[in-house]
Amino acid sequence: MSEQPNDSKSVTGRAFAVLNAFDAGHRHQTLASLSRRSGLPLTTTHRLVNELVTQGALMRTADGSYEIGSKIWRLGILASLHSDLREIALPYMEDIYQLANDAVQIGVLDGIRCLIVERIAGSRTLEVVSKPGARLPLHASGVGKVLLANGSKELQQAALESMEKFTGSTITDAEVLKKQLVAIKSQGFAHSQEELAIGATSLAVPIFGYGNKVIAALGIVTPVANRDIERMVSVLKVSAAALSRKLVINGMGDLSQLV
Amino acid sequence: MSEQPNDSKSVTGRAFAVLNAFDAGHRHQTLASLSRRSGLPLTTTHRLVNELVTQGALMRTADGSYEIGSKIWRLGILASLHSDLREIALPYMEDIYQLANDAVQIGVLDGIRCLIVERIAGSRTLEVVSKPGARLPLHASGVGKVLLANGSKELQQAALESMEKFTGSTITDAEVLKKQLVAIKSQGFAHSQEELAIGATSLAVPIFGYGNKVIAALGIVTPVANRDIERMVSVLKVSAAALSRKLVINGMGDLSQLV
DNA sequence: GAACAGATTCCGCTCAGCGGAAGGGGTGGC
DNA sequence: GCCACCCCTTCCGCTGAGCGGAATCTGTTC
Repeated sequence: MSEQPNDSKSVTGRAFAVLNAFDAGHRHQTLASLSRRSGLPLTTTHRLVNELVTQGALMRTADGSYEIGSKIWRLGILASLHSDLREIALPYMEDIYQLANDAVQIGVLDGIRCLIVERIAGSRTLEVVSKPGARLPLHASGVGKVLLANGSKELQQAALESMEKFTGSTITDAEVLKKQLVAIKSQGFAHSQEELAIGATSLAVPIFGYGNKVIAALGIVTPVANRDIERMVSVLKVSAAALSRKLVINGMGDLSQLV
Repeated sequence: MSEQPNDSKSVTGRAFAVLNAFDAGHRHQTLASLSRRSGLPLTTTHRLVNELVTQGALMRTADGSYEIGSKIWRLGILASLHSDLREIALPYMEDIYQLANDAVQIGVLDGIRCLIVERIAGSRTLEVVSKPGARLPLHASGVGKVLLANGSKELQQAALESMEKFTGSTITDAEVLKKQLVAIKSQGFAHSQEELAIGATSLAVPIFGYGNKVIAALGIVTPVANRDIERMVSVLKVSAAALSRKLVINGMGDLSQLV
């Protein structure tokens, strides 16, 4: 889904083609790189970039390359994903962190990925790949599995067809995963052991919205060595129940259009 | 500074005029409202908004109004303010939160305001005004005072000329504030007692970058009733020292161009 | 010092963007 | 019921903002 090269004829389309050239792996880029990645002629890119800089959407760094400007950041935090979901979830995530001292994350479904909306971590937590904005694979992460297990038949179909292998433990056999998904749905939590990154275990539980529909997943990432999975699952479940209630009360029981 | 109505003739200028019509107090807007606030003709706004929606920059909600879309959010978290400063500061803020259980915030100078870059809060902390993206007045907040006390003569000049009154305790006498600023600079921390909001005390300390220049302020917001200010200041100072070092090591010793 | 890659300036062509006008749809007033 | 009001949407002919190839400049590499 999506990810077409954006052949839009409109100026805004081109401007966003330039902005879209930025991602987590390409936060700083030269003019030429932006031109290449956006597919726009160099001159056109040059003009657009200059305009975006005057608008504050881009910034030119000391070394002459460009990065996303603070204007975009300031606009971005007005998005519901951040301003509503994050603001409501953060206190609950904080409570979990107090007990676990492990990275805590919350994610929603985005295509066939799990979009990490927020994550908190202290100085003693594992170095985790999944910063906010990251899009984790559904089959290899705790939060992803929760969303997948509670997702539609079509979603499962699509996800099971593209199971990339990340570590030796990553599940790539569709049948094995299907069995797991059934268990996850009935037990109410998912467990992923070094399936995305070596040394990291992740646990996750569903967040419910209107009509008990699963709208998000709440999880922690802990060292593999971790002692009591049982206890952590309980903590997650309690927090998830409270958060689910709070979201519904605040009219956020349907996040599906947010992404 | 800034905040001119953006009379730009360019399409990108107009597009951003529309986006700029959004702020913390106007997160959901109708087409007509966007037209009014951006100063663009209704028809033009209509066309631009449609284009922005197809780009994912805006979203249309169920009730027909518009809000910032997740595309902008995803781009925004790539900005250095978030991705670099926040990512580095968060673990230290988390540590402080563990000890204090009060809202913890970090801010940088933005014009004659203190831009809150990140804030964490649990379910038991005070309801605080200052979410990320908020721009607090320099004279009435802990973090603001720290930045002001360590700021240039011109900054102090400008800030002292516009001291809005928020509560009965807000300092509006320039001479009184000047004395405080001197004390703040020598003692290394600022204290604001119900000067911005009733019931809230805020404490803040400076974060140092290259050449011991103050580049940010780290603070907590705690109930006025709070017992040991002394201890909290110590905790803040220790964390601030560690964070300062870490920022310099990571090449973030100069944040001045980030905003 | 030649070759290359990136950044910038210039400029004439043209089509995307413009916005007034007109019309549709919903709500409240009396 | 009818009018008044406000918001949204569609239509369409004019025009200048945007376009991008070519040329130039700058810095780096071999």
